[in-house]
This record gives sequence, structure tokens and C-alpha cells, in this order.
Amino acid sequence: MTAAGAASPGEAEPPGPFDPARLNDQEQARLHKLALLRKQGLDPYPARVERTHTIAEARALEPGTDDDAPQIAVAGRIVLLRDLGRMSFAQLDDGTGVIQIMVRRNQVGADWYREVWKACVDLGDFLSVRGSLVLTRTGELTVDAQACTVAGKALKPLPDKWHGLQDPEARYRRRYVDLLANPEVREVFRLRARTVRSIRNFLDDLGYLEVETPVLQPIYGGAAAQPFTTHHNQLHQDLYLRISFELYLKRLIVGGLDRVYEIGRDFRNEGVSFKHNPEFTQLEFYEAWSDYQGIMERLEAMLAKVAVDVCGTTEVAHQGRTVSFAPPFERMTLRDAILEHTGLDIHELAAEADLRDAMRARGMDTGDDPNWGKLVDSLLSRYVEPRVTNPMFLYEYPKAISPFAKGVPGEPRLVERFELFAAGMEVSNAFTEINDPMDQYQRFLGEKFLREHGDDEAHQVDDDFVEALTWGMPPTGGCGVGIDRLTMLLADRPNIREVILFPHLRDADQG
RNA sequence: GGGCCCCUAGCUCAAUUUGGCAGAGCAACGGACUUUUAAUCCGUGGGUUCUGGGUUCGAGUCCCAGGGGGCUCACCA
Repeated sequence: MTAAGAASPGEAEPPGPFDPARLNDQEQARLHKLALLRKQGLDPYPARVERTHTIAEARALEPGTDDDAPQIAVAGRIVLLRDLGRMSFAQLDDGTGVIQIMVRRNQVGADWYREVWKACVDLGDFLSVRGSLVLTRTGELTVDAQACTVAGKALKPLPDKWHGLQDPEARYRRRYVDLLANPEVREVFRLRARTVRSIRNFLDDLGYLEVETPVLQPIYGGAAAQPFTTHHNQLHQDLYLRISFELYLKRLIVGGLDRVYEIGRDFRNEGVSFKHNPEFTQLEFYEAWSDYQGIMERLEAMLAKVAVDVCGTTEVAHQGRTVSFAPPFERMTLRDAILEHTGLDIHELAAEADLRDAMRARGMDTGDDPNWGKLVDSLLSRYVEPRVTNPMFLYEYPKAISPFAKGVPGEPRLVERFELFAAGMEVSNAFTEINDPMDQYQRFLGEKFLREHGDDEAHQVDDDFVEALTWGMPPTGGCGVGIDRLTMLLADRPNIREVILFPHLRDADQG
């Protein structure tokens, strides 16, 4: 860091976070112990300490007695501490596991035991312990300490050792406390990482190329959503944070990269809910010489493999239900699904006024939906989506809400598109991509019309993308998958904030 | 954004129904204990009851306003 005294801190320095007046009794006690360690010439924050084995490695060793016991050094955070006269038991956690240590006065020396161990070491501190790996009388694998070193003093008390940290707000705002106090939370994020790795392996093995496309975009598109806006000062250019990768990935298909995918962050300037965070992680993959049927099979195979890689089975427990990722997934047209759940036939009710009247006649709220497509979308998300448990493909979508999907031959109102639903959520959205530049241009004009008539999620015209298509694009299928939601499913979490390390929250400042 | 619920010690929670000394467990501090397993036992300290107003002799509790969070509806993926 900066040279000491560079800013000439004097007595006028504000007290800061270590002002005893701002600390509770426990924090003051720890601060005092920190000073006590230093007074004894011990560094509470050494750069390195002895460690021969991770705790997981140590647990795999065969313990001994006396002379034949393995001599090891482990290190970790003290998560449990029991004093027992002139000895103590503690448990260390290093992220690979937990192991018990035994600190005996006769072994470590009476002075050290009294002046350091009893006087300065707290629950929550990091510690390095060298000693023999033995079994205690009750058969617990234990490091019988010969020597200990404080490896990182904690100045805050640990949350309740039994209940951990429960308050959701505290858990999200200080995720590090959540992670250190609630080991099962660490597992969620390990599972999330395995999920992403499994997806990468699946696509890589199929010859897909992983790419990265711009997050800052002059024209946003590829989904129906409101963007975050930002500005490039030097270039005097307004920019948007991407709401999807779609239009850039398809430019790569034009360029001859026949199988591409990207895993990254999308940003949508909209409400938050149990399944919505303003920034979220999306997978999009595009495959030339495929179509929405081919993509359906790809996705089915991918999710079945991911479920097995991550959960060891295709039958995944989620919130008291079982979600089966065993292929083939159920397939149903969107029309049939809506018909089944609402009794409304969107093919018959093909005019906005007719559909709106029919919905109102059934007491359904059609409030803010500005057009026919949005009404269909409402029926789907309100009456179909919540009722789907096992993965189900709904296919053949209205052209009116699908500006990038190719039309179904002979069905002027339908496009070759599907969405995958599971556990009451939309998990994926895919279609046969439009490769006819004139068709795409007409779709953009249609979006422009909607935009001018009150649909502020309708697309901007992206002339540059249309031009890309004029250079020729092969028949292509493409797909987007919500990684956070998939993780919710696989990790059996009820809420997207449980699978995002630092979910978005309001400012904590008080007014 | 709407509706409902919540915010009390470092943590987990009581006390709110019916306004009357703000409590327990863990953690901390002092003590006992050399094989514990959420160790046990004895003792001690610890509070801006989210914030600001109001009603009242008296407010954690009732009323108003604000902040944050949760659930839910709307919207989106």
C-alpha cells in the first residue's frame, strides 16, 4: 500500500471503524487481544503460516498413536471452541472440511497456553496448527497440537454457532458472513460453478466456440426489455448495457463461426422478484445448419447431462417436488397449452379486440398489455407457466411477440420458436433464426410501430444487424438459457437471490 | 409500483394480544474442569427496541411519516 505517513495522519485523524466508542464489548475485547498479541511479538496477520495438508487431505490420512501418528500442519478458521480445564478442543474450517484440534497445556507449554491461547485466541480467528493426527477417546479424528500460530485475527464475533446467520438482509448484504457461518451456502455456489462447467464441457465437446461480445452496445436488442443506459465521456456516445447477446452472436454465424456460445451477464432495467435480478447470467448458443427442433434436442441432452453432472441424477428435487430432466421432455404447442389451461384458443381469437373481450369475459385482467402479443404472453405467464413442473417445451409462438424467429411455413401468424418451462419458471427461449434480411427488416419495422404505440419494450431498428444478414446467413437455430434459474432448480433454492452471490439490494442508508 | 408481514444485545429469538422495571440461549468477560462433540457448572457485564414525530402520568407495544427487508400481485427472463 502507500508509504506510511504519506498523508501525515496526526491526532486530528477521525476515529474510524476501530474507535472503541463505536465498538461493542466483544469487538473491544478482540481489539485488546490483537494488541496483546503484538505486545508479545506475535504477528496477528502473518503473510504465511505452516500448512502441510488441507483439512480434507488430513481427514483422508490414517491416524496413529504416540510415535507412529502422522505429523501434519493444518490451518483454518476456528468455528467451535471448548475449554476444558488445562486443555481445549476446537474445530477448524478451511473450506475443504472441518477437523478437530486439541490444545493441551502440557503439549504447547504453560506460558503459551496462558498468554496466547487463553488470552488472545477467539472463535473466528484463523489458526495454523502443527501436531499429531490421532483419535480421541470418543473416536474423533483430532490434531493434537504441538504448536499453533494465529494466521488471521478476527475482530468481529461469529454469528450463533447453531443457527448461523438467518436474517436474509444481512445474509445478502454481507454474503461473506453468510458463507463463513452457513456452510450449506458455500455448497450452492460450488454447485453453480459445476453447472456452468458442465454446460461448457457439453458445448465444447460439440465443437462450439466460446466467444465474448460487447456488454456496452450503441443499440440494444435481442429481447423485450428496458435497458440500463450509460455514457462514454470521451466519445460523447450514449450506450446501453446489453439485454441479450443475440444480435452479436448471429453476426458471428454470418462470419462463418458455425457454432458459438457465450455465457455472461445481461442487464434489464426492470422490477426484481424471486426470479428476477437486474443483472443475471445467460447462456446463448447458436448453431448453423440447425433449427428450433434441432435445438430442442440439444437442450434436452444438455440439461439431462448437466443434471447428472451436478446432482448425480436426472430426478432433481425442487421445493418439495421432483423435476425430471430425463429426456424426452414433454412437447406441446403454445396454443394447446393456453387452450388447456384457460379454454381460450388464441388461433380463433386472433384479433386483439376479440382476445381482450374473451379474457375480460372470464374475469382476466388485461390492464397494461398494449397489443395482442402481450395478451398472449400474459396468458402464458399467468396461467400456464406456474403450472409446469417437469421440463416442458412449448412451441410455435405468435409472430407478433417473436421478432427474430423464422415463420412456420404455411402459418403466417406463427414462428418456429419454443420456450422451455420447468418448476413454474421460464428457463429457456429458442428459435429458428431469421436469415432473410428483408424479413428481419420488416420485423424491425413492426417493432418500431409497436414502440410508437406504447410498447416501450419493443425493439429499436438495428440497421447494422440487418446489413449483416444481407451478406448471407445459413439456416440457424439459437437458444438462450437462464443460468440463475437453472441453478435455482438444481440447487433446490426458492429464490434467485440464493444463487447470486451479491444480489441487488437498495442502499442501506437511513433517511 | 400495489397489498400483507417483519425490523428488540454481536447472533438466534421472547416480551406486542390487554401500554406498566426490556428478557432467554449462544457469544463475551471472571472462575472450575486434561478427551470434549451445540461440552458442563458457578458468577458478571452487555440495548439509539430501524429512524423521526405524535398520543399518554407512562410507548418495544398505540397513531402518523420515512428507511430497509420478506412474501405476494403487477411487469419481465
